[in-house]
Amino acid sequence: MSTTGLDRRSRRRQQTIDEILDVSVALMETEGVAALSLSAVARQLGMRPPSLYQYFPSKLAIYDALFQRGSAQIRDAQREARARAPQDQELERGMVAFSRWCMDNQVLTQLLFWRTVPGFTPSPEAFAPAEDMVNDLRSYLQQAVDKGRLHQDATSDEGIALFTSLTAGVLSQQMANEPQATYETGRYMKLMPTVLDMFYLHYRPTRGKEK
Amino acid sequence: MSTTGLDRRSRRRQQTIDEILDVSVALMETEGVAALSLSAVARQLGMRPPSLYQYFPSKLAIYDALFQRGSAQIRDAQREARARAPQDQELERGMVAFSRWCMDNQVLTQLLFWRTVPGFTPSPEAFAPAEDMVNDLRSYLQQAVDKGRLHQDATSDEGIALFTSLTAGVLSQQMANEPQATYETGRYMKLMPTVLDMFYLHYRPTRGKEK
DNA sequence: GTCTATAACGCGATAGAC
DNA sequence: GTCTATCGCGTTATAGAC
Repeated sequence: MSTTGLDRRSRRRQQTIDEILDVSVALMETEGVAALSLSAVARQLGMRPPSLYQYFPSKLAIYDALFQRGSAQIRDAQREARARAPQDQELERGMVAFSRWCMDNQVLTQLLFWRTVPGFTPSPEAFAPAEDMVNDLRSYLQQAVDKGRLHQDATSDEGIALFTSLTAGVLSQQMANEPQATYETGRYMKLMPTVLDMFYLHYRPTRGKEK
Repeated sequence: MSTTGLDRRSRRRQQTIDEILDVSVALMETEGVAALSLSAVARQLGMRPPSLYQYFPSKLAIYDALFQRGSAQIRDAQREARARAPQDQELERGMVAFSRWCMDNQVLTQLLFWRTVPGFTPSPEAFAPAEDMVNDLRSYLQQAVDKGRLHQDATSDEGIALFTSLTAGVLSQQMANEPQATYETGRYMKLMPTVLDMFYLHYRPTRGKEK
């Protein structure tokens, strides 16, 4: 039993796991997030439903794996966009990357931000990347504070809640009312830069006292 | 067969319909919106599942009736709050009434604003009150414009989209992250007045050009 | 050990006959 | 209003193939 044999086997196993997740997302796109059917997944893969249990202990475990995958992806999409961003545009570029990813991955977005699947709550491991996202946001807001572009209050819990509410609002309106649109064509998505401006205006550095 | 007999029968029928809807909401509260089970509804009412089909042709028809009920209720809640509001506070009071209703009726709110039930789309009749809501909003924004409290652009499609995005954002963050809270205690709900201020600031009448 | 299959249980939505 | 029946679901048990 060579080590390459073990590698090959576990590589093949990982490949199957990825296929299950991909097929699940595809089915949820057409049937609805809460309507995922393991039988349908198995059919697509040429398996019988019980075989799926070799890879996931339950249907909720598939949702959890998708949550983890999604939260890591959207965190990284923002990180990469910010890393490439010109000076002082990290917040905006991160927001654009966030929006674009959400529109391109609406099934995962529903899972991440709406939590409407009966009985499903993300495990701590699956949730960790989502916490990274908030911490990233806070540190970039702090940078803007340090440069005198935002009031200190912007990094408070209220500031974070306001920032995420503004983006979540545009996003949820877009997804509920025009789900077939893209980031570029969405009627609501056009408001993303607007609400960022509003945030900067609300937490402007020191033209009088805040609040 | 007297007419009062007919009345009594149809009144009894309407009563059963209302009971079915009430029980459905209660079950969705504990099990999840998409997990509504007709068998469970029937059990609660001391019926057999097929009997429900005397009142609703399908499970989706129950969702549709709930959508209609909900959209009419939330429209009326706002109308009553605005009718009681002091001069120039109609917008704010309507927004508060909206928020409070949503937190008190989260199941219906999910149905109305997230549309995550597989296969369900509201019928035109069920959707009509939701359209009233937007028209109401536009007319109160127009009043504020007429009084010089808002820029004319606030009543544009973009203005309406911005207003609804701001409120939907606070709401969706609250429901996703702290669903057990009330309007009074919610960490995000506290931002409702804030985002209204931001809207007024963004569409301030004429301190320089808009946008 | 690893993967897959078949059989079976209990539950659900729904159609039709009574 | 009911009972019966069909179908699909998630899941478990179990047994055979690689």
